[in-house]
Amino acid sequence: MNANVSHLDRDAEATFSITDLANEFDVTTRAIRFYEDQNLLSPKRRGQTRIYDQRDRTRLKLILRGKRLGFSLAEVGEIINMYDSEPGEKAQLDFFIAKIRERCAMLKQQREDIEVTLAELGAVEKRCHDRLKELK
Amino acid sequence: MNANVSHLDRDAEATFSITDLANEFDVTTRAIRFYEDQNLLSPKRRGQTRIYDQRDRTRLKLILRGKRLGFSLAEVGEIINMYDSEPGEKAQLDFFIAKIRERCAMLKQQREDIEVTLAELGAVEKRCHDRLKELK
DNA sequence: TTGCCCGTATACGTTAACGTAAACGTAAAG
DNA sequence: CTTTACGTTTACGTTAACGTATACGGGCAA
Repeated sequence: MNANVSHLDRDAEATFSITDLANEFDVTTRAIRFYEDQNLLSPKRRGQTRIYDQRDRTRLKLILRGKRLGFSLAEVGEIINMYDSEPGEKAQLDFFIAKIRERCAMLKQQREDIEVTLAELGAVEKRCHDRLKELK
Repeated sequence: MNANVSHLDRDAEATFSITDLANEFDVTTRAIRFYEDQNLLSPKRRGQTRIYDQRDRTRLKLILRGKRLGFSLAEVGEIINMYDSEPGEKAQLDFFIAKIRERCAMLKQQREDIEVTLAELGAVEKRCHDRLKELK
């Protein structure tokens, strides 16, 4: 259990060790530290030791999702930094929106690729089943 | 135009040079040759020169689609080899079907990741627009 | 014939994303 | 008190997917 959890904001300030996160998300501690090197994470420290909170945990989850989508860590950084940055000026906002649309276009292309591939693999699987029936 | 195209199977036997394909799919010839090194392509040869046909062209298209989905070339190889291989024995077929299901599961996970990310990016874009209206 | 463009092969260089090893501190357990 | 477990930093190693450089050959337009 966690000492720094009041009855008011229970679990809101839950913290995690590096191995906690490594186990939960099935990655190595080396990888997590590497993401920090790349400025994708910036946990608090108690002395030398890294202390991760909910926000860090969420960012890690986003990083891994980005990786599953085939994005580089640099791209992942771009994306998740969109989530919590608040650009002030108009020009910046416009640029930002353009960036977002670009990403969305890529994702939609990917989604289409997935549909096609799923259909094709489905067809191949069917052929396999047909073949199996022939054999029996 | 192509010399070796009869009126019966027009374009069915169309061939392409390496730069043809490079231009069409916007990749370098180096990349295409590299895919051949990895046994993902195996064009005919006229002397030294590589001659690509429709099947090669299709395979290249599949390779690039796989890459867009974030698969490694090794994984891409596994996938596209499913399309034209005809496994004979039952054990092989079972293994094959298992492989296919595994791939499909990954793709469905990816599709879900995409939906979530699209939704989140959509929300961020909306926030940007709201912010823009405030500024005006 | 000379340059240029396309093709070839060989080979070394590069970047990303970690893996792995070494060397050390600390704290609980036997 | 020493082993075990977990944490740290530093640093070199590794794999994938090409990029880039070099050197060569063939065809063809000026």
